[in-house]
Amino acid sequence: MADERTVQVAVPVPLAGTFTYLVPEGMEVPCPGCRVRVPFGKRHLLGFVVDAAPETQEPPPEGASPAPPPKLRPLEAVLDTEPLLPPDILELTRWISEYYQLPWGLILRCAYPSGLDPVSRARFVLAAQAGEGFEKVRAALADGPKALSTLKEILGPDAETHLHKALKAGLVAQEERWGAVRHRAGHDRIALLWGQEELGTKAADAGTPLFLRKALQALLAYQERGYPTVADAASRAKVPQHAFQELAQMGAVELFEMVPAGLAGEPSPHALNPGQEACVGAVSEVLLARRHEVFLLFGVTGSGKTEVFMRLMEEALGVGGTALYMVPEISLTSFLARRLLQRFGAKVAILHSAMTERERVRQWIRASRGDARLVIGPRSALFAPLPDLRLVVVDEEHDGSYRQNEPPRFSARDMAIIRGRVGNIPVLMGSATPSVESYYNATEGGKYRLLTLPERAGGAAIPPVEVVDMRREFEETAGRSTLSRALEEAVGQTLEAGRQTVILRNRLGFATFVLCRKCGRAVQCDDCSVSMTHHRRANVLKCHYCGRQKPVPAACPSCGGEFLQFLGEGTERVEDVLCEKFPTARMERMDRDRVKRASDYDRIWKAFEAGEVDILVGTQMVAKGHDVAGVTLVGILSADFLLGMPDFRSAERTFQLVTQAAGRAGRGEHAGRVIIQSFHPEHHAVEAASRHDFLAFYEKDIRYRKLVGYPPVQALAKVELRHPDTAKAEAMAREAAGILREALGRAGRVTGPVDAPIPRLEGKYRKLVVLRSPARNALRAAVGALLRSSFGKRHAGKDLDAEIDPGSMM
DNA sequence: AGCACGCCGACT
DNA sequence: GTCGGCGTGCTC
Repeated sequence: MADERTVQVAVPVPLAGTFTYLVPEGMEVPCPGCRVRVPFGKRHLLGFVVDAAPETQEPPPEGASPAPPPKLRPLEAVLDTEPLLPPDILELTRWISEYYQLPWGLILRCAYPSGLDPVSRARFVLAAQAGEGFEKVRAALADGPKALSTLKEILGPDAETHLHKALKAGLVAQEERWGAVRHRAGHDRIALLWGQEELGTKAADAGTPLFLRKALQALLAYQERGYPTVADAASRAKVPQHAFQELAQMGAVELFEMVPAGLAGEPSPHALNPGQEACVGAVSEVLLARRHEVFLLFGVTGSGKTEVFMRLMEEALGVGGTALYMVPEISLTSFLARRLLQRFGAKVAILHSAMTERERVRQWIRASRGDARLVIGPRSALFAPLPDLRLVVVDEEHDGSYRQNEPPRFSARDMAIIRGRVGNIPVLMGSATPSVESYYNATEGGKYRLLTLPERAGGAAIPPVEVVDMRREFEETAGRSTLSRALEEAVGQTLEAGRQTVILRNRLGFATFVLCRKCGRAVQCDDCSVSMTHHRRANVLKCHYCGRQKPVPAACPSCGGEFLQFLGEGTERVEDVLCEKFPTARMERMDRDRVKRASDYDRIWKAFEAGEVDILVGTQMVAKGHDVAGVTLVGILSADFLLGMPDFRSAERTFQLVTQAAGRAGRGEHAGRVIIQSFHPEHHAVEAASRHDFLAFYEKDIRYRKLVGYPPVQALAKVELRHPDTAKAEAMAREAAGILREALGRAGRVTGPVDAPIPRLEGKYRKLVVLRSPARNALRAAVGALLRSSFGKRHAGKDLDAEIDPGSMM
């Protein structure tokens, strides 16, 4: 069809379709998967050569004269001689872009580490001597061309504005240059090759230079704490970083960026139980036959799912292929990471949450070259460029973190299935609390095959769960409601027995608001229709949606009333109550305020594991965390805070959270106990969770979803319109709804516009239009029509946001 | 999304 | 009289 000397290019702009470019004379035609630099309007963009346009392009309008062919512009440069992305990743990204009606070029940008892209090193030069003004700019450039960053130092924060004007006036010109990203050193990690004894001897030996002794002592202090970075260890030992290079030369340590190359794997340790055997067998058959099929492995915590995954991954590697293991999140020091390293050795690449860009690039290259045959990682691992992929595993399939919450929004769990389909390989998802969607698809939906692991392999007993009815508690104790009597007593007993307690509380359910006693209004964020929460330590009000902070006002901003009251339980207040009751207990808090970096997270768990903390109070983080043997009590304050949310998945989330948290108790040799505080103890999510009964929960929930027409029975799409003026937002939403109604026709239903549950965010009013249909294709087509309409083109990417399969209706 | 063009109000 | 607000349109 097209000329030999043209290519299709996907560019990272919020526009559907691809763009055609000319390949200039003398330039070799780049293959699909190669990056190219292209002129785009007044800009220069990095795009990908793709083989064909996606099917989202508009069919030529009937009757109307066909649009004249656009004037083609030439490519500026080709960045790759070999395709950066292999065909299957290209195909996967094309699927994603079609599935969610998102521009291909934006998805491609998520598919590889940005550290691989060249970085602009443009410099500014004096182009003309004549002219008036811009004295500072002239002076700064008098002695030669300078980079933007240098000029910012000289000219201050206004540098960009000044330069822009000078550029327009023709006084200065820009010298385009591109270079590789530079990476900082010091991020290498240290693995100990010597034993403790040898290290100790050498560290004490007076013949060892002092700075090396200090370095060795610092390493001894780390013990088994994973692999410290050179920078970290050096600052701790107060020695220069090269000390560790010397130690490496002595053979005491190995420095590596990710996985020590010398690490050998170990074969599977023990025999599988019959249940595991059956699961492995079923998937293995499909794997060897090179077929695509989706499996859902349903098994309670401790039933041995991980072992099933590892056996199958070994099998994929055994036939010369590679495997992808997706997890919600992973830290390098986690139990799972250690287990995988031990089993697979240097064949594994772990894309963990605390990676530097340099490590990311390196692991990506290791995977693409086939040096790493197994990639384990979170959402972004979906695009790992593994050659001859034979198996995809999605662990904790129900976990919300598989969803990318900022645009381009997609579910990495769902797209993992697409990756399996593209590669014609099995996809194995696993969970102890499957999502209602997946369980439906694995049963009456008929899309997946259900595998079940019934027993808890280790034999540990499932802890009994007690539910405290907080309404009665409130009545009987006259309003004293943070900590129920039953939970307080249990904490006391646990402390006395020398065991540990985990308390789960939620920020949303336990926030402190500042309330005016005159008009009854809570102090709200100026930009969002959300009450600000009071952080007592810092004595400021914070908006948890946009991050705005302001001091506690002296008077009510709405009515001027001077009597302000602090209401709510407060995150920090939970701790105060516990401190008051148990003054000798050692307490630690784990939430977003305390955990800024991955190392904070590791540090707190380490202390908890070491028994240095008696009571750990925290958010979801503690529910998902490690298993700590000393924990015998788990308390959940307000288990059902989610149930108040206007979202069809809130029951599911409640069930998952409670079940997960309950699973933290009694993982050691001592029996555990779980206490749930609830205002709705009769709700099926709370009730079923207290009995560890997923099936009971599922039956109720699927019945409700069928009744109301929610996923998985019907597909949903959510279209959001935003504008600072509420009437404008409403008008835009009406127009969008009209276009959607016409496009969807009788294939489904369009509701709205309605106000979003949080009607104003970051200064903009939000209106929602919701589409539902038994056929997701119909929704896609309707959303596509909206985006291609002149209305859609005007607003897409700015104040219009369309989401197929939304994660929540908020 | 960026970027430019074009058309109306309130300032030097 | 200009500066600058944002509505509209375009990007191979």
